Amino acid sequence: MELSERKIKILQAVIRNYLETGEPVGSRTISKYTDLNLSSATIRNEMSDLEEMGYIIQPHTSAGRIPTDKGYRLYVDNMMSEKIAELDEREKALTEREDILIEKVDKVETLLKNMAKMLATDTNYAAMVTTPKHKGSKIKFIQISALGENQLLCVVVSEGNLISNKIIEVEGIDNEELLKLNMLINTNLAGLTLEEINLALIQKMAKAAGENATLVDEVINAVTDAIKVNDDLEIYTSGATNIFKYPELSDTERASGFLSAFEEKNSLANLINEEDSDTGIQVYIGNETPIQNMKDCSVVTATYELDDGIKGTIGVIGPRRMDYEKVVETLRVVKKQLADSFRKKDD
Amino acid sequence: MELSERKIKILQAVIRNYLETGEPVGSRTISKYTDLNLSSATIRNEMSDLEEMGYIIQPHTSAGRIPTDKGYRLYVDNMMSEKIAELDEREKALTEREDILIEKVDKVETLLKNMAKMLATDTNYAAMVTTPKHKGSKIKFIQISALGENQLLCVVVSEGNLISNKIIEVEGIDNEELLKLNMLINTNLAGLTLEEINLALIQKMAKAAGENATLVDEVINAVTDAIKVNDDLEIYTSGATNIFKYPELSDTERASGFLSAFEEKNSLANLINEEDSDTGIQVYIGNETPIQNMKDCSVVTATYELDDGIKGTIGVIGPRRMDYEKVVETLRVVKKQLADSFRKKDD
DNA sequence: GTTAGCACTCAAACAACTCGAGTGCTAATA
DNA sequence: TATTAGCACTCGAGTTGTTTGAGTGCTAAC
Repeated sequence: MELSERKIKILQAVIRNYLETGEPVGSRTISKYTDLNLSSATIRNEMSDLEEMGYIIQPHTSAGRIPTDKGYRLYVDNMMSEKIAELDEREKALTEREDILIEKVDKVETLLKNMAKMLATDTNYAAMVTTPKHKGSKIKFIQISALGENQLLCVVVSEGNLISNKIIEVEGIDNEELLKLNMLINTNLAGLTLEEINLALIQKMAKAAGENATLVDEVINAVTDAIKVNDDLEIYTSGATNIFKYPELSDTERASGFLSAFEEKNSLANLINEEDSDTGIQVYIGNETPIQNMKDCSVVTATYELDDGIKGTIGVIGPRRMDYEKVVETLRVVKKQLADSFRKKDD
Repeated sequence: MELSERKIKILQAVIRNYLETGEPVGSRTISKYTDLNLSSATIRNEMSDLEEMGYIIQPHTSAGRIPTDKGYRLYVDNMMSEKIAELDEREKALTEREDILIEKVDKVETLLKNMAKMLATDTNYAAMVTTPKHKGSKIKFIQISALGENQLLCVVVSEGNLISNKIIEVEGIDNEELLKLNMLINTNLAGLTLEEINLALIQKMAKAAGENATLVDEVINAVTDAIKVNDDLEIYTSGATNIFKYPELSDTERASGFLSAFEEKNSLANLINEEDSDTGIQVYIGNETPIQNMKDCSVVTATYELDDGIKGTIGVIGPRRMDYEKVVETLRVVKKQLADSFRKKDD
């Protein structure tokens, strides 16, 4: 069977209506809702066809129709973007709010947390934001300083100005040694990635350090440890309880499952998908989602990218009948802003 | 009316039984449950009395009794600690597990997160852990280093070895100046609390810095900013979804309310109570809890204290019919362990 | 091809009924 | 006087039956 122009319009109407109400949509509603000027009977025939083609389904015999995953997919892929004007305005408003957000915050962690929160309040769905992941990020600068008698503070700054630190215990060290150590460490390690610190290099440095060889060893360990922390993927979430705004997700079992998955950050990591579409935005509908407990949800993720291949993910998770247009647009904006804001910090 | 020995035993039996089952407890059950060797009829009379006194209540006419807040309160205050032997063992097991936990982790944040998670899995309730709050914590050491052309990295270590850092933009500075600056900053600020950095001191330092006065200003700002971050109270939570294990909290409305409150860390801050009982453990039962949305829950909090008056809070939130004994004991252990683990880090 | 009309279906809401756990009271008992 | 057996009574929970109305599919007319 062919998907006629008219069928498309009807499908669109069914979906739009269902997105709003969450109730199965009947033929009479469509007959009034659209400008097709068709009677409910005609609509019924068309809907019957659409059901046969797998785009909509009846929850039970005497009910209206609701979209299937296939229906949503068609909608998302082909029928969405129309209200451009409205979105432009939205984008402006969002951008402004975020600018404020970013100005006020100088800790990456706080920035991302706020971003997640804003995303959640803005969309009324659950939101997640991951830290930008530095794949093989380079060491920029290392500073070792004495901290009391037997402790050294080791600060590592890596590309993107991510700072990490570690305290190591040592047996007394005087200032001159410290200076040498700093020099040695910096000249040898700056510019390298974690992977490039190999045994040969470590031995070379130990040799150069002479009697302080063991110390160098410890410091190198501290440095790699410290940098590893930055490689840790953190996921910030917000708005989990928004799901209670959608009755179809609010029953105890579903809610419990969803919230468990959402609390367990590990499972959220499954949503991170590097092979992106050209727009960098991915939409998973219902059963397409990689997380078992979210089969009744839809997930939209976007990858934000800093200059140098450093990537992070932002995502919104809501009911199948999520306002895809709004979510996609919001993510597009946030994605851009996030990238910009990091670039700003790097200057 | 007098609370006879027998009434106490019956009340205790009612509570114990209710804690386990969550179902109203009938007279016949008690008659078998206890070693009082009384018929259900007698128990009925006693229970009727207990109800009149306000310790238990009937949800409806033909149901068994459940404890009131007053009943729980009596139980918690006077009738609890009995199974000491068992707990000793528990303590050992817990302690071991935590030791492992602590060894493997060197980032405070991760430690606390893990702690919360453990607390939650262990008790099957929701758990929270706050960062230790450094009231007027002293600056221990400041290190300023050049980071590229126009940036300075400013690392502040404060008491308890909490490290914070900030990057500041400057107009070129050479090494010698930097050395002087470090000296100046350290001699003047080390040992002070945030409050002690006043205008007079700043002016004095600016004067000493001569042409670098504005720079000193900026650095001081960075230092205070950096230290403020540590003063921020972070609250880590875990196990929110455990509430779905208790049917009386699982209906949509209650769950939604609870989870919202739990997600909103601000509201959890209300649970932090500095005026502690002698044990440092606080029990809030039902309506006693300071958080509106948790009226159907009970909350047990404990304050852990590091050597120097630095305090944090850990807490467990569950249904009214929570296993108070177990929770109090667990908190007692974790409290101790947490304090120890920080002390270890400080050496 | 479209539409009006009508019989049919089925979930949701409501009412009626049953069942049983548990009570309170009374009268008998130790 | 305290305890207990016995019994009538209460009421929530679960079950069944009924009603209602939204919505369908089909047919015949336009």
